[in-house]
Amino acid sequence: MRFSEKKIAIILRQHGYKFTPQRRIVIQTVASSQDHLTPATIYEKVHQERPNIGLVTIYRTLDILAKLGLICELHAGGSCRSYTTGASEHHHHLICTNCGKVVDFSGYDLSQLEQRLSLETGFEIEDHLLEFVGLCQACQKELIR
Amino acid sequence: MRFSEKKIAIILRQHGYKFTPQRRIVIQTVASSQDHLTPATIYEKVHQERPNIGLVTIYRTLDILAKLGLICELHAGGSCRSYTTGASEHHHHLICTNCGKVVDFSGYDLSQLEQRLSLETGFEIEDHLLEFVGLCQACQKELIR
DNA sequence: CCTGTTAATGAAAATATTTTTCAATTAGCC
DNA sequence: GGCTAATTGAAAAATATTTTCATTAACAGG
Repeated sequence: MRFSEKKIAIILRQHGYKFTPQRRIVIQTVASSQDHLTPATIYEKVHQERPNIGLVTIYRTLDILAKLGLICELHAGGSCRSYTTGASEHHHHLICTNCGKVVDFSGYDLSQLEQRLSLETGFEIEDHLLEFVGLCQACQKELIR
Repeated sequence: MRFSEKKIAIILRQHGYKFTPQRRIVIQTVASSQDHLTPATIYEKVHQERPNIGLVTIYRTLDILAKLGLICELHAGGSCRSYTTGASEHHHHLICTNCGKVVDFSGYDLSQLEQRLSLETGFEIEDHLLEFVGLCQACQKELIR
């Protein structure tokens, strides 16, 4: 389930952050895109609607939103700092290498592996990163032509 | 199994690359560290032994080595461009968030999940990224104190 | 609704990171 | 050993990110 704007405002305030128009538009921009976006791309998009918004604000906002889990940071697709919309349940991502489209998936449980690794290595595991990359259906068709 | 220096030289040449002293020392540096290293750190280390080596060469070398799979690029641990030594079998990584130590693990098969995702989404999956992060045993002890 | 406090913003500058360019050098084939 | 194409290092250029600081705005409390 995606976060509603109200929920986002509440979470921000709960953590001592304000819900500013700048933050609102950054979230909207990330949420309304099918693809993962870099700070520069987000800036461009946001800039069209609000020409006086600064790139620094984009960076700062993305950091906060990512820390709170309101947006997700992706790694596997080219750029190493790109974001996609967040969701309240735990999930993973499937990313198209051609168009950048991001598909969420859930229902895959890594806790058993986590436990095995903990036992074998003595690590206290805090988090994981699981992403798949490939070609989405549309891009497969497009590239065959 | 780690790549021997001979094997590395062969693989490089097979792909039309030369096995230069610079490339050798970069590989050695990455391979001899327990942790994952950023280009800047690799440069520093390499620089101590060969003061006239350029940072550009580090970047270029890392790109080639990563492309050939002779070193692995990591994502989950802080810096988004850091490298650890490669191995000939497919494997994944477990990274300590405190000291940066990298532990390889294998024997975990994602192909079933891959198949499920392919069916569900129509994606043609090319690759995946799976990393765990946490605290290694040593750092757990250190941080309790 | 107004006000005070505190966080957030935007602009500029500083820093860090990565890539490009190009002349000089070197690995590896004959 | 010599040739040729790839590689190197240095400098500069291009990008990307962070810091600083004065100004502005959110929002809690009255």
